[in-house]
Amino acid sequence: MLIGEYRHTLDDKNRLSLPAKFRKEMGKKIIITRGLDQCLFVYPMSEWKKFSEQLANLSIGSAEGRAFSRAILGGATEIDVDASGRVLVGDHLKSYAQLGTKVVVAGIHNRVELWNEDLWNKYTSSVEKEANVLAQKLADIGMI
Amino acid sequence: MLIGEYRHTLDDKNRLSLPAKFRKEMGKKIIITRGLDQCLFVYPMSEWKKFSEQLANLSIGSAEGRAFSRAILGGATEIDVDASGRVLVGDHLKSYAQLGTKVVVAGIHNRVELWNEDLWNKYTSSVEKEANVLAQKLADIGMI
DNA sequence: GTTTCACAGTGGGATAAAGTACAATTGTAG
DNA sequence: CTACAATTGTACTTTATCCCACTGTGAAAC
Repeated sequence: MLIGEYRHTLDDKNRLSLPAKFRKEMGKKIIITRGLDQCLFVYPMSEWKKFSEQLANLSIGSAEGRAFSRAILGGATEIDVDASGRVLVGDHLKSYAQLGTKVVVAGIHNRVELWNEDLWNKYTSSVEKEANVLAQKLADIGMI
Repeated sequence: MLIGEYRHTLDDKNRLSLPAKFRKEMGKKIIITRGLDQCLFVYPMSEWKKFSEQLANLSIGSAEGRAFSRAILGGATEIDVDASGRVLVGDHLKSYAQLGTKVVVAGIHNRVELWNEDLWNKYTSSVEKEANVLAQKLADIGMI
């Protein structure tokens, strides 16, 4: 289970070091792709394989299916984690998530998310304001 | 699996170098044809055989199916990848996809797509706006 | 409380390969 | 036979990948 929030720097060669706590679980090969809410999703290969089989089965005939696979597969890149635990973020992904020098690296269950620091702050603070609403929803589904 | 997004130049002799990451999987003989949504599809021979058989089945019944497979099959060209990993794009295909000097090369599981850069940007940004649809699809395959 | 050791995180430099432009050779047409 | 066009091959430049070294922080032991 990937949990925790870190602030790491994206250097001028677009390298980002994964938090040490994540490295064992992520392994040596990872997939970075476009995520929701202008962040990037980082998956270990083991998780990615589950999804890619389903993506391969999407029909080329439907416009929706094409759009979906273009967004997910076109945006995805397979990356080798280097000897000091860093990953390379491609230019199109970097600009999609508006990543600057400081990047928020957050562990979410089976994936890691990469965020522009400001966007992360805005997102989390807006979620905090809605905490009571969220609590009610969680209660509704029996989680708390 | 072919994934990722690259920007390469189409030189004045209509040659385009395939991204190095795609070359092994594409092999030495490929098929370039008209694709859907004003892009070009590039298939390795093995995948083309499967795809063209599906098209052949379509064309038996309906007029629409025949029109569709004519558009795809009619534009198809078999191309040898040259010694330095380049492919030749015919004039009719180039004008169909409105390719200029800068071409977006995207890997979509079993095929590669070639896009006019502006059209690609418009297409992907319009997909991003449908975030709720995207989220539902991601949830369906268990990514989130 | 202080000192030392170790590892996480960051930066820079060297080497190799990828991408693009240039050049040469072959084929075809006038 | 000559000239032009097309296609293949070669070379150079730029970009990316890998490797090593440094710094700062945290922990542990004395």
